[in-house]
Amino acid sequence: MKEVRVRFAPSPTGGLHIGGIRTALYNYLLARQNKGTMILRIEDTDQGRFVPGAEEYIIQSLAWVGIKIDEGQGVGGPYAPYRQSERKEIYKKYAQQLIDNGHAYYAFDTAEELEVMREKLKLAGSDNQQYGITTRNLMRNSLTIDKPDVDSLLRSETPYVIRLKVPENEQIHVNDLIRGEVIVDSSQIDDKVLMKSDGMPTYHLANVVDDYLMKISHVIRGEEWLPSAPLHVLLYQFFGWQNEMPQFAHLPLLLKPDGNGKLSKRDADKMGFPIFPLNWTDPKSGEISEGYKESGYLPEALINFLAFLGWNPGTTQEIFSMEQLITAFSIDRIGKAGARFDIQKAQWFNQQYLKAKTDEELADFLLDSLDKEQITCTREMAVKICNVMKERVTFPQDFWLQGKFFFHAPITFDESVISKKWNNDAVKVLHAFSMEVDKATGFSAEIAKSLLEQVTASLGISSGKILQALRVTLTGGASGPDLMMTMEIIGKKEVCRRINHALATLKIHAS
RNA sequence: GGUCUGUUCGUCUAGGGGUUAGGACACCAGAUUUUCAUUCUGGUAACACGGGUUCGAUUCCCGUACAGACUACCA
Repeated sequence: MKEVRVRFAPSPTGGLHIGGIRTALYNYLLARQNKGTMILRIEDTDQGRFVPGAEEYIIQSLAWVGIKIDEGQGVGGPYAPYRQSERKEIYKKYAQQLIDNGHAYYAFDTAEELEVMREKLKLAGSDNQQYGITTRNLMRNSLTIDKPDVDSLLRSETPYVIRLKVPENEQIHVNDLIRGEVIVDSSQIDDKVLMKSDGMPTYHLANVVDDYLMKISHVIRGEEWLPSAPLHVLLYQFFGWQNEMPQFAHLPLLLKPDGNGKLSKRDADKMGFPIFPLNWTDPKSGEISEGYKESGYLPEALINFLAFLGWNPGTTQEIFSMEQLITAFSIDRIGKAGARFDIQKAQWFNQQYLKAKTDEELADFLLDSLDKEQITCTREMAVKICNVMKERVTFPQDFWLQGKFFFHAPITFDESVISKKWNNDAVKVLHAFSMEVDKATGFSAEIAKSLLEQVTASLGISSGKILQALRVTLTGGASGPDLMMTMEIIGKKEVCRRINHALATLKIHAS
């Protein structure tokens, strides 16, 4: 089998969509599994849509999720340059080759003329308003204009494009690794523009030429490319490269969580989940989109989640590291149908990966959050907090968000707990408990527990009845990690202070 | 409209001519827990429809419906 060389070829038109990450991932998995090469090529042939910063963003995003580029933009390689805008001359040469052997032609039609042609066809009730077999003879191109006139038009710098001359009555077979054989009649393919009037190639030409020159073995891309795959096959034939043609695999699409259609940034915004891997600021509008990273997703969790959207190992194993994915991956097990995007599953993966980390590792997250809040905390305490909280967090920032009470006395108290549990018994117990804690020589979860038992026993009140009240005085909330450990972490003095403060300010609601 | 692609629990999916159609997420219930969470146990829930082929079809074939993609001098 020939060397596996795959490419991820995004267009730098904005933030890198999460679906793009999945495409990159499948390419990467195939490359690694076969000791092949992962190539990053930037498809920036549309100068009108170029967005500054997008290319760097793509590179950083791939790096963050752990997809390493072996060759291409940012790392270099034997087939440089890897930015298509810098390969203009190459495409020009190949386009000329197509012209020379009659597979392409010059077209001088203006945008208005094209519009008129389409309108006419529409009015005539035609299904097919393409610039192609049936219409090319009616248009202004080198097929209808005499050669001397064409030459003078070219010399006079009249804007022109180069179009592919699609053959008549041909069945074009595309062999897709995921979908099998797809057959399309050439009448369905239009005379696609290969070279634009600004001298840049279109995707179709650039993609085929580059894949050939870069010796790409597999083209793994989204299903939205399936309709133009026959056109690409045609190009390989016209260039005489059919033996070097890569294998195609058109991936099922990532769909909106509700309803139908391709997952878009709009849906993500609406449902409140990220669409981009990292924070992305639109340079035009200044709009900031929060990324997966900044939202608290771990790259390994995101990758695991994405890998399972459209592929599965055929076993019941759910958790896969990148290494395991590389081993288990196979194109045969990629599904055909689009996959709805379910952020809940992503959260579950995140939780799994977070829980698998050591307290030490988790402490880094907490310390990080605290740093931003300008709160100092010893590493030892951070480790302890993470230990008691790790079973209840989904995101790294939850340690801080759900554990603020470790650092600040509560400002408000949960109303429902107060109204239900803040009664005479609770006040009695808490008052006595606070005094006992104050008197105690040492303090720990153990000590707190036995002191509380003593107090409740001597007052004849069951501890279950007042624990909620105790929690609310300490944390302000109705739920949280183990109360005794919480007290140990908060410390003796602060425990007394918070209880006494609550005792002094809260009115008895219940009896 | 045309072309292409697709359709198994709410979601991701396994499976495949004869199965109690399996797993995971989510949801619900029970157990554990000082609360919540975790964990454990259990539960609800699916082969789009209609024809064929066949002893038998969810599985194969053909239609229909529905959905999506594409239909640019965008990728």
